Amino acid sequence: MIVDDLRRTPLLTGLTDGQLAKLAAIALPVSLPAEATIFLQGDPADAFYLLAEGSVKVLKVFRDGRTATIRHVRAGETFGESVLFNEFYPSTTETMAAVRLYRFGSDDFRGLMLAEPELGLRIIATMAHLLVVLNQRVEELLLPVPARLARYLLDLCSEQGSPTQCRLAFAKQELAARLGTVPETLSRTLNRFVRGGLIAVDGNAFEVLNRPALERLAQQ
Amino acid sequence: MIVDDLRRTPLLTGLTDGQLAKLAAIALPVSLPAEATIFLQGDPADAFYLLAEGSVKVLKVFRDGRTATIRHVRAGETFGESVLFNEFYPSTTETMAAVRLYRFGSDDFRGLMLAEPELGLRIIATMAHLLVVLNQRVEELLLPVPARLARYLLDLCSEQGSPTQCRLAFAKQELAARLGTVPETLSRTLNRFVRGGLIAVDGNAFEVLNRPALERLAQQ
DNA sequence: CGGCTCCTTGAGGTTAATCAATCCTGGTGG
DNA sequence: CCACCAGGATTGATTAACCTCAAGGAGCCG
Repeated sequence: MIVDDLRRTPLLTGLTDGQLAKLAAIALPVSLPAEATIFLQGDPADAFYLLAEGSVKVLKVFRDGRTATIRHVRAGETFGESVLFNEFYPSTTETMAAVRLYRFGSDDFRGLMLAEPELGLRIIATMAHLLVVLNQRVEELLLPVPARLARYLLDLCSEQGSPTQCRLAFAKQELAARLGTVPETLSRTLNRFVRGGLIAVDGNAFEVLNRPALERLAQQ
Repeated sequence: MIVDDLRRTPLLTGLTDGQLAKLAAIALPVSLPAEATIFLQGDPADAFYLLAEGSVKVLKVFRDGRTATIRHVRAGETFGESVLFNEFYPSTTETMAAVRLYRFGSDDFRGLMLAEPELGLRIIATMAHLLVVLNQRVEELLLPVPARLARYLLDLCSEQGSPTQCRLAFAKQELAARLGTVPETLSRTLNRFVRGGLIAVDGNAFEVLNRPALERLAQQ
């Protein structure tokens, strides 16, 4: 049921049944397998998406084939919002696992926003949050790799509700791409953290052993 | 006259006199000298700003005092929009010259948006554009310095309406900060461009001599 | 003519990417 | 059960990019 998926979306909580129904009316359900491309950077843009299930990554692909992940999108989040007023997608988006998502045509959505101003506020809230996230990404990229890694680990822990434990949901090479580095450097940096007694690593599970030191490192 | 300033803002063109009047009613005019801090990263946020005259820069300040410019804001643009739904400013903002600006309280503005959905669309358009800009910044920071510089120069030219000529409106060290590097590296890179016959430099004026090569470089 | 500030140049060091093996580990088929 | 394989992960050696520190210029304004 579309409305149920919408109701579960943090961004949309508190909307009335009527509002959700109107949204559902313009939502086009889509299912995709893992490793599929949803859109490419530069594609003409006429829709944004709400991820109902699965996970996708937003990334830049460079001339030489190198890629850098800008952000990971999890169930309940939206992506491609910027196209509400842009002609082209600013980055490529691919599925990481099989996904279910809803596609919202820009024109439909803009029309709905005029009728339901509350919806506009929700989108603005989402975009405001995204602006903060991108701001952080810019800041991060100006820091050395160890600082980026430290930040990521601390964020991951707090996101998973534990002060000291966290688990990576994907391969380390994905993390390297997300940090704007390469697997070799990530491996070495993790190693240094372990030898320094900052963390313990077991496969994709991490434990923070010296939080203050890690936080200091995260500052640069 | 406040309404006149608003009317001159690209973001707001096409709004009715009534809508502009309502906006003007919640706009607080502020004047500041050069080199003034408007807000600091982490400050509690309850307003965003429209720059009517002058120029300001949005930047990150690191622990050790190093700074990196995220973007320059010119007359007619807004900044701090993300606080419409955020508690804190994500970055510091300083004036580069004497400025006139308008401050919009978040609460006032949100109220107005519900009454005038059209306004919400305008803000969304602004934020969508900002998202694209930040996206570009992230992409840029993943490229080497020469590529960043090439991009900047090409953008500057097209922005100033000439295919080959442009002029920097501020000191080269500002440009270095904007490129996420240091003056020494900028100086050397410019030098290399000149020696390679890519551009000619005369003080703060630049001329593109070999556009194709510069464009190739901009790709990385 | 100082004394600014900005810009440039040089030398040296650090960070991180690249290239090339090697090592696991989980899955597969014999 | 075990040999084998493929992908990911690690390690080492090398190279390139860029920052830092330090020392000159060059222009500008009192």
